[in-house]
Amino acid sequence: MDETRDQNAAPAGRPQGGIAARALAARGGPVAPPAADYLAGLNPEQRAAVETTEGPVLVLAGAGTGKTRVLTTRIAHILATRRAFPSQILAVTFTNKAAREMKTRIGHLVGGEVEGMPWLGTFHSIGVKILRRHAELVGLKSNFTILDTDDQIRLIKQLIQAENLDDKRWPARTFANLMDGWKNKGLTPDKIPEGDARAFAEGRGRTLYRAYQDRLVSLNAADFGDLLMHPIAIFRDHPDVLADYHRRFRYILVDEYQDTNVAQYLWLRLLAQHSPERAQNGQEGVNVCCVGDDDQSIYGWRGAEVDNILRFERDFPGATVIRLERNYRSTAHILGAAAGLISVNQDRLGKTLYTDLHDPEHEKVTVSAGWDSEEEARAIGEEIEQLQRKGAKLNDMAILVRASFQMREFEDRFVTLGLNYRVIGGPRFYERQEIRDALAYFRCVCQPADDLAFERIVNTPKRGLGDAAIRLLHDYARAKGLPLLAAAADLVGGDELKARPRAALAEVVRNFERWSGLLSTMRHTDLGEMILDESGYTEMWQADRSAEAPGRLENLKELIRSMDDYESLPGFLEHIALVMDTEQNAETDAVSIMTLHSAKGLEFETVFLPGWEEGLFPHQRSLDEGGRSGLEEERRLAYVGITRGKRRVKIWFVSNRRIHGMWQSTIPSRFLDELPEDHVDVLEPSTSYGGYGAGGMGGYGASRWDGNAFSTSSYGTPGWRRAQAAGGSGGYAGGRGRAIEYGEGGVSGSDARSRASATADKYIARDGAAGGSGRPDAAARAGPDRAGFAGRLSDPFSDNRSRGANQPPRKGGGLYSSARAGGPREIEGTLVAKSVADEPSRFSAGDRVFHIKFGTGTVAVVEGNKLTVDFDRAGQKRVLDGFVEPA
DNA sequence: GGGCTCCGCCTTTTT
DNA sequence: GGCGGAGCCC
Repeated sequence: MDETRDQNAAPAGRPQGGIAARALAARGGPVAPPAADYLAGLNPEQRAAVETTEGPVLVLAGAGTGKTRVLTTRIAHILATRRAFPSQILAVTFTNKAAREMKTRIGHLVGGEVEGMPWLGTFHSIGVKILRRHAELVGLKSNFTILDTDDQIRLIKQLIQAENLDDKRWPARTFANLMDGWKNKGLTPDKIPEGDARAFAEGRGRTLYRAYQDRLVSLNAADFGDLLMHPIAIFRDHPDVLADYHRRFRYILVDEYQDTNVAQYLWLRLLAQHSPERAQNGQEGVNVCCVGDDDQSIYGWRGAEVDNILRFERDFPGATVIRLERNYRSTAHILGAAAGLISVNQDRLGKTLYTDLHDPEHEKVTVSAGWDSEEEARAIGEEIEQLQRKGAKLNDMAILVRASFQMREFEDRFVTLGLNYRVIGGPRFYERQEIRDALAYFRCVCQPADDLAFERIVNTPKRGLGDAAIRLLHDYARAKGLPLLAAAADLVGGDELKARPRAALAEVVRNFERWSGLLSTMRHTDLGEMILDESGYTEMWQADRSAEAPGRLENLKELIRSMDDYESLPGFLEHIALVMDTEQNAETDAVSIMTLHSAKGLEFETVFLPGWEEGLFPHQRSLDEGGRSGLEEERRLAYVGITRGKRRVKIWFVSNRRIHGMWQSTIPSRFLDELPEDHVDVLEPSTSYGGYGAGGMGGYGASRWDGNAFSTSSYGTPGWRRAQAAGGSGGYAGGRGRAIEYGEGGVSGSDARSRASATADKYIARDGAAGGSGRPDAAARAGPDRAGFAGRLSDPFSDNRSRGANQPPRKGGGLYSSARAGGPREIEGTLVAKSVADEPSRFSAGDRVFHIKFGTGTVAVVEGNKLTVDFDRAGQKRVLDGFVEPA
């Protein structure tokens, strides 16, 4: 790399224009005019990133360093200095949200004329655009449909059945994921690794993939992966087409470059790389600018390759690398906490964020403990209300969770409190059943050959077209080589079908013919409404007396309303195939609830980060499947979470969480240990103190969280010490953590049902025993913080009474603590024994055992037929004794 | 052909 | 604990 152009060094200090101006001057182009308004307020690095328009540029932009600002200003700059027309700029983002935001921000900068930026969009939307122009080159027509996941699964299922494979043993969903992985890597059926091909469906993975692609062509359809795969194939096989795009795109910008997968990378490289032909013509390579942050790479599971960012300089020799490290968003404490955490990762380019926001008044990042997820939600709800009373806006607060199931608890709580909230990225509008059904009708009208859509609604609402009739239709269509709707039109003229289904099908055919005929004359919103009414679909939901029906009708109305924003029915369908989200109105003041993934790129004054527990965050599956890199990705996710906060970051963890409807005792996340103490406060619980599951802390070597090292002041608060003490006195060997299942007698899901009655008994008994928890002495020996628990019992607002079956174990009186620690609550101990110990185990503590997945280990605890085993390599796990054998 | 019940799997993240 | 799918019965 050219040293003088490295990072902070060069362009910044030069007279304005820098490399860009020089490059232009060299070409005889106009030199950029003196600093325009839009450049004001940029720091030197940002300005360099904006003004270095020529040649490849990599901007390593840390969290909150003004990345979007740089990108948008850069585009504005290119436009303002007339280096290119809007249509000559390709700007790619990852999400629709980012694309939208960029559009509006450029609009503000250049004065509202971004309508002319036709090539600003997501990888997928731009992929569609390209594919529509050259569809015939890959065997499609330009009006091809884009399959949603639903269609895709149904189609794969048909193929699996056609191969006479057991679709239970080889689930369509699994294959869809597999194929998605291949497409993310840019692999066509003949390119997939032999091992992959063999692993699925008795070695027929490749055959299936091929059959699937063939089927898509015959359906004139493309799936999401194809929106990248097809353009790549077109560029590769048709140099003339590629050359055309090379001429067109003078500037390429890519946002979130760290999240690009191999396919996107290939796509981009084809478009952006300096080609010999261009060099001969004396043209420069395309001016490509990629912006990203390796520390925020959180989509590895989806095929993203951080490697892309790491090898940028190799791919684009002579690249300028600019680091944005000055953070404008967060306080020094927040940055410090985030920096400490992320520094544990080994695979990183390394950036050091700094800020001018130093103020002794600033709060440290807080860590709070709760007893269970319900308490977590309640306490966070209270904190939010407190902040609100002090004048804070709900819009400035967000709760960022690891997994979407965590959202529910907050929603429930906020509904009770009457606290406004909005869920972002939750169950999406266009993925709802009624919306998909309606869209299937519209698709059939616009595209009579859309068999997947037709299948979806042919008997919805019920028309008496059952399996028999549909199978006949399928066979007929296949025999004649016709789409289903056309086949149906044929079939109703004959007598193959019985009278009733024939009449029903005939009506369907007539309807679609009529609707299609109206497509060009009728207003599309009216037509949409008419289709839903005439098909009986609206009526179906009106007749439905279930609780959701009114909501569904409301959604359908909303769908029709939203069509108004589009020119035509096909135009609308195109939009929704790609943009599966609906804009959220920020009008009302509301707390945002979303996953950490969807929070990337956002910022809030106050950020709550609940659920920092091993197994949830870092997520067990990432650890199991991703190993160290999986863990590092989780850590980056934590980093993303912390760096969303501007003033306040509040982390929570609890001792008991319900996962799959079963209560599990949890241990604090290792990430908590990695937060630098100087920037963290461990809080006294604001409500009743939520201790730990007996003995459930640490587990990852010496940890502040298991009483070995809490000597510093921030971790020396009374609450903290108490937590330590409680953890240490749990009476459990080693104080190591593990996941213990509560609820259904602590059994695995499969036989939970058979225990329903035992569970009920147990809880009835436990309610009785709960009174005993109030006895200070008894409770004192049983588990953490009984004072808090006693306090709660006497709290008239406590909802203890209403606990039904499968509630979490109560504090200090948990099933686990009494059984484990041999606490004083005999009643519960007995009940536990009854519900858990159906069969005595063959093993006892100290035995060496072997498990097929976890390897060898030592039995730590035996509870009936369930063992807690310290595996030599896999750590501590709970297993049923049937799954291990003596080692 | 429709509706009911039971079973199994699931819940990481998304264009 | 909740949902979808399959199978059974009417």
